[in-house]
Amino acid sequence: MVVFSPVPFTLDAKGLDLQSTLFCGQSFSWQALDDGRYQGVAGGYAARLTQTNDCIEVQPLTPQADAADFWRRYLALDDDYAALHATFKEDTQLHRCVSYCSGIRVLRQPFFDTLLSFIISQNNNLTRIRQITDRLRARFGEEIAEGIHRFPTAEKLAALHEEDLKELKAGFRARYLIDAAQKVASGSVTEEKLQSLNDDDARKLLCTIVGVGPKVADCVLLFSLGRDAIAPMDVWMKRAVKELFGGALPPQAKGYEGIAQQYIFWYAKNHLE
DNA sequence: TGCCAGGCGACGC
DNA sequence: GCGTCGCATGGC
Repeated sequence: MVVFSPVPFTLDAKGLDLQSTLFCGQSFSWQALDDGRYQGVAGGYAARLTQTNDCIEVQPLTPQADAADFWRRYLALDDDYAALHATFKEDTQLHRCVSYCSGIRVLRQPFFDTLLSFIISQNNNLTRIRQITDRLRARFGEEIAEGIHRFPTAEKLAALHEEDLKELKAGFRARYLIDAAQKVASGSVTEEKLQSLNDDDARKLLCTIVGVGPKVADCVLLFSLGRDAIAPMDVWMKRAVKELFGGALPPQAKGYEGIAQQYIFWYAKNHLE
């Protein structure tokens, strides 16, 4: 492993709540350090992030030429959330959800990280999803910085067998992870193909993976492929749409249902029984 | 100590 | 097409 001397830099991040954004159930790749910083991975890159007021200090832990561009995009800092919030807040209930935690941003996460994470998420809880993804990275992912492992590549995972994943304690999801890796490694499901397809066709292609249904597919579309109009419907969202919105998202969410979804999900999870 | 978890596949109808 | 059930595991 190459020892890397990081050059920290600062990003303008007005309105962002880093802690909430990293821990509201859309990513499982970050941990809080004792000193208040957050350490995590995205694809082949690792970093430590700190928030002070309207700025994020990024300390890269891996070499990266375009680090500022990468992390700005990852944190969705170029997206106009002020305008989005103004529209969302025209609906009373959506206003309530956004106001609960308005500093949340929908992260732009790497494709394969996201696919593996949300396969693991099914019929699971946030704490345990984190534990299993931690073990997956630690056991099978390359160490890219001191004590920090990225997610395994599709090729690496595709060469393994279900029994090899026993120690992850992922249960019935182990064979799903292998099948996803095999389909990605063989080229039958790739990020490039998905990017070229419309939402419906991309969802269908993702659902060819064993263990990927509509909900996991939609998480991949939203969290890694930038499909902001896709709102994954998990148990919390179904409950919220029914109890708060009378059965359907309001027109103010149109085109950005996925972004609205993240506020609604987090509000529902913390307020509805 | 059971109940349930950011679902999905298999099966029956 | 739609409702139901089992699934590995363990957090709460």
